[in-house]
Amino acid sequence: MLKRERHELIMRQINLHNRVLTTDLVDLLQVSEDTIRRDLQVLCDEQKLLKVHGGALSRSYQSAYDDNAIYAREAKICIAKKTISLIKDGMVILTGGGTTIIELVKQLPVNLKATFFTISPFVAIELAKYDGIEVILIGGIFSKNSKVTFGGHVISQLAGINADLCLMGTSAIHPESGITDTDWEINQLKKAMFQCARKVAILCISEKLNIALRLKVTGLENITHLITELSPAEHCLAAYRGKGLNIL
Amino acid sequence: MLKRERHELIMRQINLHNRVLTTDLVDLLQVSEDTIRRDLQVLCDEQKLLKVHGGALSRSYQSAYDDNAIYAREAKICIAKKTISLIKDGMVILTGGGTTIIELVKQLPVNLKATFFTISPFVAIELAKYDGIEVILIGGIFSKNSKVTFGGHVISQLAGINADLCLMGTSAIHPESGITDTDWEINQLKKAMFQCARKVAILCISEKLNIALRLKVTGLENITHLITELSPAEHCLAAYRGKGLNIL
DNA sequence: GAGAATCAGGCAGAAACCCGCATAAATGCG
DNA sequence: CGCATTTATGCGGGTTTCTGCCTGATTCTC
Repeated sequence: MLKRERHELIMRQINLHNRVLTTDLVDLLQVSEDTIRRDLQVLCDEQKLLKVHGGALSRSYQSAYDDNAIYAREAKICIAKKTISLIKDGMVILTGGGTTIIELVKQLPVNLKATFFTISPFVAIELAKYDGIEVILIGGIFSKNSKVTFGGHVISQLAGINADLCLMGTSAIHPESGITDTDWEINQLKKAMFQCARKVAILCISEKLNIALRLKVTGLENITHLITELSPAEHCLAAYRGKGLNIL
Repeated sequence: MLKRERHELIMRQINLHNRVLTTDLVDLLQVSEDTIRRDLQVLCDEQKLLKVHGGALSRSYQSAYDDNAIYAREAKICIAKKTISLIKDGMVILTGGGTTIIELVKQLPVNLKATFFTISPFVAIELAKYDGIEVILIGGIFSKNSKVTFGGHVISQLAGINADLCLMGTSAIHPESGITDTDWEINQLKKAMFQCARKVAILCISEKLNIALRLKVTGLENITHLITELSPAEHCLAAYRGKGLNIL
């Protein structure tokens, strides 16, 4: 078996189960433990997974419990500052949830006059601190995992919204696979949100680049802007620019 | 199971319930008590949680819990405990916002199975920590003053709800004037909420008794229960009992 | 203050890890 | 094709990490 082939299979296991044991891989791929360990080492160096004692974990899985530790806060503030250049007085803006969006809200200019629709109570609370911003919270079933409202009622309300800009975090983006996720309900929700706005900007820290998860939300053709903490000239963003996205 | 995986699961439990017992984790993760204790130790060293005798606490809870800032907190907890006697498994409950309601939510039994509709994002977030509770956040314009959603859209959604119990704080109650308030929009909102439930309980610390404000929300005939921190036998509650309210 | 629960530290076996080395496979070049 | 070079793999042995058990100390509860 080719080394490259093994790597593919390992990544498939990771994306499928979010985790994998070294010993299981030994069994599955019929090579020595050392080989597996070396494979995991290079995949870890390539930021494809997270090596831990006994095996490896999915990189995006890890982000699940960042919410109070404010993971990669510096990067998120950097993203926020870039995003602000897209926001003008008078705009109607639709946002998702997540720590990246929260950081953005905290960085908004104090005098901004705008209307924000959001599915995240946290974002709504943060937005409410600005006098000039009108906040509309879209109601529905409240997801314990994602901390946003979701379900049919949310989607039908979204259908009536016509925003200038949609701002969304994501757990994975890939040049070919586009935006992907692991939760079907949230998936449906994001699809609906992308339909509501003329411009759609994805806010995403660099470690979530070039990752594909199981469920496809949308291809890159429906995204207009990609905002990361990296310089737009950065090599690893070239593939996205090639797809017609504006890179900030 | 990988060590890192265990840490993730422990943090999830913490974020969900704000606290966790060592013995519960032993049961959940199927490892020895020593292992759990060591895990808690490293997570504590990493500032991810707060280790205490017998288990661990959420760090953010701790900071959110310095709320001696919450006025008359003792009284509100007392009110919460009385209110719980009204709540049974399977109920559909509609709540308003305010610190009294938040305290109530924090005191709910962990195994409660119920459906909550609420207009307060803060209440929704707090409710979401209970596995057995389905939370529906009613969407609309988000009021910067009252920190609840309001407006025509909220009221029209309320019209479709038929709850067993409506729990509401209030800023004033009076034997003759009933429930009164100062804000016209919130006024309209509360009127609509009172229409949605078979039973309506007012949660109210004693110092708000016997006060009338400018705008009338409803007379006492639409209220079924009054819950204060005082003993039901207390003299100053007699006038309300005379109006047919159940006093707890 | 007694008894139970919880905790901290040390110990040992097992598992996982890392490193160097030798062999095998692949690659490049004349 | 033959041979040198590079790369990949497996193995052995020493090291580290993890986990459960044990013991004595501490804390909690009644």
